[in-house]
Amino acid sequence: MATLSVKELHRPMPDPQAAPPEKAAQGKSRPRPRTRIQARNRAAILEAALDVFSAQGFRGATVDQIAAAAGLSKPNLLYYFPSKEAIHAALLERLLDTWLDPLREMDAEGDPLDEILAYVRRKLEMSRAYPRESRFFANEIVQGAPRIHAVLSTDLKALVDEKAALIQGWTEAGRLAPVHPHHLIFSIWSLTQHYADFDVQLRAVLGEEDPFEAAPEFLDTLYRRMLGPT
Amino acid sequence: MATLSVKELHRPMPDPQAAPPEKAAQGKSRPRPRTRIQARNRAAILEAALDVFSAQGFRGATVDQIAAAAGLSKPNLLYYFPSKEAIHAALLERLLDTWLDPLREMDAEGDPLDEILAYVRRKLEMSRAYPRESRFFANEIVQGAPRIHAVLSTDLKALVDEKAALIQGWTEAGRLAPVHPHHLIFSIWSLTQHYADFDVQLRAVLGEEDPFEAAPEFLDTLYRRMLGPT
DNA sequence: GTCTATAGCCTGATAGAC
DNA sequence: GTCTATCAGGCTATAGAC
Repeated sequence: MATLSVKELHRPMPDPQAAPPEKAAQGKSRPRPRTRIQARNRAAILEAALDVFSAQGFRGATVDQIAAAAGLSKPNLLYYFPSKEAIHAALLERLLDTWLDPLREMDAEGDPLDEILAYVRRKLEMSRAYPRESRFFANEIVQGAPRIHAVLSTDLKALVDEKAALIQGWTEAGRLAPVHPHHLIFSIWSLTQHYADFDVQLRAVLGEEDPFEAAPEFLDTLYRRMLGPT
Repeated sequence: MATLSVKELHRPMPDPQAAPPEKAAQGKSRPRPRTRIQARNRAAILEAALDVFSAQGFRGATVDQIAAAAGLSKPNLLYYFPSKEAIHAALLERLLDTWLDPLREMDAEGDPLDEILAYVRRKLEMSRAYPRESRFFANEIVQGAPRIHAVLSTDLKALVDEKAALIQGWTEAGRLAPVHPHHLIFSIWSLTQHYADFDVQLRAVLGEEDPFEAAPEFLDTLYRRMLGPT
């Protein structure tokens, strides 16, 4: 396989709402673009906004930067989205589902250790392939999550509580070494997202070596030793 | 012991340069305040700047916010520091040494597992007592470390390489389970700083429970299982 | 040392021609 | 749908009185 370009490696995540364009106009709360040009420009704006928000944070980003990166004038961008807030909200909504999918896929029917190791692998792959998305959320949360706190304490909490109960059941059945289930999930977020969010620091320390080279085996070993049979 | 107030819990870290006020004027590259008022105002500015930079990032922070938090007018603040950049640089210089001290204290003469567990405890305690400092660095690095990249690839790299070699020696002597030494250090940064940087998310998910309640035992267990004798 | 006033630029958002 | 022109407010930094 040929080496992927940086552009391809950092492709945007698939848009879960992009699939059925015909049914778009029917009863959706969010209006969908009606023309090819609108669809292309909206996509270009969100792609550019991901670049800028992930690199600068909400406050640090400017509408001008996003417009320039999208190849549009500032007023033209504001024809598609009414405000900077609206761009951020649309991007957040588009990314959130995909961002939480790796955890949703954890399967109660699978082997406990395998399920957790697979979750770790999926999350690390997200950090490698979608580092901008990781930094988009990191910027928001480090600065107090003013725009997404409601989602965290409802949807995210519900999902994590469900999966923590699953893990708790596994440990009580003696199928995993005993562990605080919520903190186990936090540790997976932390360890995997660190490779995206602090990438520049890891590369500064490692020099030539790519942080993602040794990361999969390191994390696999860590969780095997922590959770597996002695 | 009486409950500490939030103010006391989030006290600023000790200033490593504050100790000998008499020798300040002699040949230092950075001029030190000469009067009590100057010392107090400079300290108040740096304290306020830590509040604002850690919550908003460099671009998101404004000189007005810092001045208001320090109880000064904006021009008066700019009498003490020539620019917003200068405030950030002074704060960075003041925090960096203390921030890296926990790693420096890792002792080649101690018991390997004890030394690593003690490092984890010190780092977690830093996240608990100095979350603003953690978020100050997190903001900077997530956004590409434009103002501290040089320090990372020189001073930080040298320190980490030294300690990684120490860990490598321990594993080769059979005193630790084999592990990639650099990634082990990265994992400690990641897991401990996560409790400061993503605090709002952890609290949103946990509800009433304080994230720092179960964290010490969780991390202790994790590293014992990962590195200790089977 | 500290203030008020303000210069001069940047930023989000709008008006209106085409 | 897209543009140029522009407004109103926010921003860093400075001038100059006291």
